[in-house]
Amino acid sequence: MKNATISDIAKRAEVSKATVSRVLNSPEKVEQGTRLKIEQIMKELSYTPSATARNLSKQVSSTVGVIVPEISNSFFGELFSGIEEIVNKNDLSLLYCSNDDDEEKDMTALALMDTQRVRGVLYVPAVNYEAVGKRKEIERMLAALKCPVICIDRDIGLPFDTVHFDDKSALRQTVVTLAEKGCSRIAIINGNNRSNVLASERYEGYLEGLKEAGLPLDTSLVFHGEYHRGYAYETTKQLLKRKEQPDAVITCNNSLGRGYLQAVYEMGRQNTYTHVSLDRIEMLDILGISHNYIERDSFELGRRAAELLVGRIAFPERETQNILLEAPLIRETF
Amino acid sequence: MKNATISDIAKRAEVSKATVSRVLNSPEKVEQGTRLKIEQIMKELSYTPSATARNLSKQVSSTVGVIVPEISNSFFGELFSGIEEIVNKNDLSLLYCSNDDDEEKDMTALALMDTQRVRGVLYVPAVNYEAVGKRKEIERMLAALKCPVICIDRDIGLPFDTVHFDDKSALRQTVVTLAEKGCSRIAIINGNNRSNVLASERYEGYLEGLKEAGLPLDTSLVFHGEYHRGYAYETTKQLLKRKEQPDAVITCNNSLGRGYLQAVYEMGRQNTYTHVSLDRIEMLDILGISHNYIERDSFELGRRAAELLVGRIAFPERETQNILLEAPLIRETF
DNA sequence: CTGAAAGCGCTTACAG
DNA sequence: CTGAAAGCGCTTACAG
Repeated sequence: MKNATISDIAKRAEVSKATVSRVLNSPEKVEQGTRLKIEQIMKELSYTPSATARNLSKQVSSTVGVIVPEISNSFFGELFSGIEEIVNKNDLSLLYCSNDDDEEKDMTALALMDTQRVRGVLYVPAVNYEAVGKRKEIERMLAALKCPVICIDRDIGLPFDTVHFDDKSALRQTVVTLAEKGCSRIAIINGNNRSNVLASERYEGYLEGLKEAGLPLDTSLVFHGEYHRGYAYETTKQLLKRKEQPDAVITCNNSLGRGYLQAVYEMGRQNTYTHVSLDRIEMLDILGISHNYIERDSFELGRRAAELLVGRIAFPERETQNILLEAPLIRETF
Repeated sequence: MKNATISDIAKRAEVSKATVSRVLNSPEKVEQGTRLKIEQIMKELSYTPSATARNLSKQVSSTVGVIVPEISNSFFGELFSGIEEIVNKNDLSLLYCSNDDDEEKDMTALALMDTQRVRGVLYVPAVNYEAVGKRKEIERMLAALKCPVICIDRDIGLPFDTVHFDDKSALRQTVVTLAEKGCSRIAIINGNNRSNVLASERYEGYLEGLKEAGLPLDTSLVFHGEYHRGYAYETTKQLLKRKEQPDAVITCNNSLGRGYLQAVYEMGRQNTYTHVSLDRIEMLDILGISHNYIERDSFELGRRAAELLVGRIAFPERETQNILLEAPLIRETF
């Protein structure tokens, strides 16, 4: 059995389709008697208007696209939840697409958003761009999109509204605070600072912190690899064997933090260094293990991004907004 | 600037809209020369067909709806990832909606799916149904949906294809194994077995296990509360003070597992009971803390559900499938 | 307050 | 292989 249409209702109610449409869109313009009658019939036939038809006719969509690297990572899961909260409040729905931090999939995702004619897109760009050619292609696709785009979490220099955390300040602040508390050899385990914007931002903050604290840069304490657990695990194990020991270690994302912990616990060396992780690690709290972390509210990141989009939809001509969210350092062990 | 339409292309190429449409849908029916010319023009105008218009015209949608309780819970995040994998392979896109395990939101979500005319829905029903009236209403809405529905993770007795884990067997197996290894006083911390299907399934498994092992039911070891961390935390703290101690504790979801751990670690009593949690707790592995758990592959759950939907779309008349996934007990400490 | 008509961007028998 | 025309389910000026 097929869905009832506006024509079915019109026929049954002995009115025109226009009138039925009006009770949907501007009921105050319809005489009460006919309105009631039409509503009654709608109920009987359990009529619901087709969003597809409405969108085509009105030439706007009621859905918003979201592109994130991977939803099974809790950081993005929470980001997504924050987005949903605001999007639902504004009677929009959510089309989801992941990009796996891969530029090819990013392009596929963008193509989908285009063909779906979404109202706007909330976009966490893939950041493992090695090939500049693809990046250019992505920029072209973004420009071709006829809807507002909000760029989230990673600043890849696009001319859109943006929201991200101020990781650079957070890293700087962390280094300065560690130094104040007596650390002088501060190691950093980070992603690839050449191909990954996030990693280079964080590294810059680290450098600024050293300078501010009057500490020299010791490149033997700087580790740029992949944002994977295994990289931090191996690095930390090496570090533990060194002659010249650091006194503090900063891990620059949640996978690296886990790898670090895995290594120090495995070696029974959990109290060797002062450790600061980027993002809280909830399970440590649960186990009653104190730790230090840079706190980033990913729900809030999502909410702010979605609000930015809603604002942009309402005021297409307003100036580009760039929101920087604070990421405070939480100290529990030093 | 607006998107180019099929008419724009047709005009420029001096052919009819039908021909342009053909190069999109059945290019082999178009003479090579005209096809090439049209494709060229499409590129020049960076034309992409509107999914909205196409869906309306073809009377089918290319998007699939997903309703899950909350994406920020990693269990559902992983489930969702599994779904996405299959859905993308089949050239479908994903409309996301959460229900917060709340029946009101469940209805909102279903209404959205209806109005969006999705191709099918992957549905994890909210399970905190106190009011039977609402449940009936939800069943009515599901029946009214003109598309296939796959019911995931919770068997609420709906006449659809289903996939879930065999928690009942897993619990039975767990109790039997614990008994074999010498435990005789096995506590269970569970959700509300009256209002929550999952909780009652798990409790049944527990009861079966006791029977099979020849152990008596001691109701002072049975805890039915909320699936929240705080409930397990409080319960465990009480338990630790008791005179008559259990020798094993089973926690029936990941929040409860965390609450249990929080309590035993806080009291420094982490080795008091043999603990089995439902679902692996990754952080424990990382910290090198052995634990026992019932393993459920939530990615696989998502994949299977999506495959079921794809199959149902292809063969609408095939018999209802009910898939039960195994959830093996992994023992590390006993 | 209501209806006839055109239009949104596509697809698809039908005829040639 | 191609085009004219009708149709998908709505909305919206326009006229009354």
